[in-house]
Amino acid sequence: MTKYVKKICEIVEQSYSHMTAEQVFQALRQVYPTVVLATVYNNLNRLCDMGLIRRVTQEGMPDRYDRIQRHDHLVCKQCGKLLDVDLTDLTEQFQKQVGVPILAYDLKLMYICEDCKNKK
Amino acid sequence: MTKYVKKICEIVEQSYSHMTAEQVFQALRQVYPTVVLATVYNNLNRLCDMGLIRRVTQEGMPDRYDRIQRHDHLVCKQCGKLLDVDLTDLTEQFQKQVGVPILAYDLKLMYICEDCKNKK
DNA sequence: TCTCCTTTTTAGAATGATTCTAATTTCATT
DNA sequence: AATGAAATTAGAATCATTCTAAAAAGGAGA
Repeated sequence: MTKYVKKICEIVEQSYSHMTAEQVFQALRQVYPTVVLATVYNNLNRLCDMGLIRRVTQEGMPDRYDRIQRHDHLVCKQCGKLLDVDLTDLTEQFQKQVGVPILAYDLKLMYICEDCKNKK
Repeated sequence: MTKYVKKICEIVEQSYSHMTAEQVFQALRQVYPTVVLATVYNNLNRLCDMGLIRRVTQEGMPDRYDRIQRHDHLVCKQCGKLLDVDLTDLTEQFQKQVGVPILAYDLKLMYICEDCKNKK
């Protein structure tokens, strides 16, 4: 656990904004001005592998990083904006239905956000 | 609806293998040997916009294209292999829980496939 | 059939997020 | 102080995808 790993983990966990690697980099630079983007990528990968943060992959945009605590996402179909939602955990139910051990699941609910609804 | 759009749509719908753009391109070349990759991308995008096929985005690998008929996916956490599963449609339930109109949802169940389990 | 206009296709360059490589630095341990 | 392992760095490389501008194809009317 280097200072970079620790700080990056903090940044991701404390932000509820699903930051991109670039944004994490900018935030980290406030504290460690000499750090380099590759280090951020390295450590984000490391943290994902360790299961301390999770990666959110969405079509047409860079990956985002999110706290690990179980929750699902509302995704605007127009602009891609991401919102957290707390739905009940369905792992058990899914596992029963498919008959193999489910380690986790990734659920995205597509909708049209207020901004996009108004723009139309 | 050009011949390319039509054929690409057919290829994607009839393959249950979640093809990449490159794979669709290879398949299309069997029929139209002079076609170009950019055309495949153009038309895959068009078909997605029209809602005739859907894109499956997964971390660390090129996008795949899938028939539109409602179904969910089992994803191997190790190798990324994709399997179709037919779970009950939960749109209604989710919509009630979040209180906004849900247009669709994207559900991926993470597991470890037999191959990867054995490799360990 | 010829003309005009729109849409599609093409070739190839450009983009951009992410990874890779090899060198350097850091850090813990002896 | 010396060794070795792990982390960081700079910068090049990768690769899926998009973009650009030009060429080709298609379709509707005269």
